[in-house]
Amino acid sequence: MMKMKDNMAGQTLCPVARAETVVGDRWTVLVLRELFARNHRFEEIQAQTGGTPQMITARLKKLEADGLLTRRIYNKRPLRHEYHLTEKGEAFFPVLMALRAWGEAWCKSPREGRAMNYTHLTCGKPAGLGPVCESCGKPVRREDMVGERTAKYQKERDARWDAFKASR
Amino acid sequence: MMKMKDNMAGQTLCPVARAETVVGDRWTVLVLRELFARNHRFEEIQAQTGGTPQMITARLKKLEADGLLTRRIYNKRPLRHEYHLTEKGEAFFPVLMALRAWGEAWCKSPREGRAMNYTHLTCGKPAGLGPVCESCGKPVRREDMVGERTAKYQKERDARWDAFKASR
DNA sequence: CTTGTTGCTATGATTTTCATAGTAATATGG
DNA sequence: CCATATTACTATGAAAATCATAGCAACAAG
Repeated sequence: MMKMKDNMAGQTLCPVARAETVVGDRWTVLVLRELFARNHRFEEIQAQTGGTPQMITARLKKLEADGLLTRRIYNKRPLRHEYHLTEKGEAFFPVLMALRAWGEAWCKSPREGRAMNYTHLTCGKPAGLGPVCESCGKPVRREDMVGERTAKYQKERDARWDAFKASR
Repeated sequence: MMKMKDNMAGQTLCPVARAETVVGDRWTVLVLRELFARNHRFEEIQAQTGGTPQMITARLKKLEADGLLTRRIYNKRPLRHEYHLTEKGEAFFPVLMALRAWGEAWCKSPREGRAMNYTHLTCGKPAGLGPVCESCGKPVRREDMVGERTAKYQKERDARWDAFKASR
């Protein structure tokens, strides 16, 4: 699957082009979003991304092949896996944050409000949207932050889960 | 073209999902890369991305519709346009830089070397890959940096241009 | 008046995606 | 036991996107 000129990746030195052969796809990014949100199971990922099972299966396989995630058995008989980010996958965090910042700033009307708010544990204050904490100015790392969903966004996710469950 | 569940964008508060309906596509990102590299003409964009004319036409149209770029006439009769980033398009820069950093770090072997090196004009030293200058620690803005292609990458681009020109 | 340049559009084969349905392996409740 | 539920997928066929290749329109240059 997914030829997407994979050979081209080895033909260019451009890191953006290289990265895009791995993550240059809507579903892939949404799957990564869910993994960062600590949703590790197939069902949750499918429900929250809205993808068909094949889409999710294909992305998970490709992400595994590309080294961004590993399968972890959480139940044998029946065999069940959880999907966890590797170091390479975790390293994608800044991209997702930059995308988030751009999306909040340019793809929403202000009155819609935020989806999440992050607190910078190092200083205890809001981290804002940028690559450095808006409160203390230090670069933010994933492990120094806690994110909290806004009530509205949490409700939206709950509704998606319910709708997904109801449809089976 | 490109249905990609555009309506879903209005249905979710998630900024990542919103952003992905706009830029969640390999070609789109490569087109943006070229615009940031100050290549404003159709031909250059096509040559350096390797896309078919339809791909490029479609992405340029969608990017215009989404407000990331504007057409600017540089020649009437025959009518010719240049494509320039809007403020919204320019604002995408941090995402591209984050993607670049990830690509350099995780999608290449170290011996392949960098594609570009940026100098932070504010301090006059190398800016590195991160969101803050590796030399002076300040957050980097696009207008405070100059990028220079490495010899190898420049050669690669020249070769692509030549190959493109030779094929018509 | 022929050749070149630039920016596309047209065409048809191939590939991907989507919606819908179904399966496999097991747990759970009665 | 036996029916229903749970979880993680696979199968199928229609619809849409993508690809390679070719061609065209509007002029400029020689």
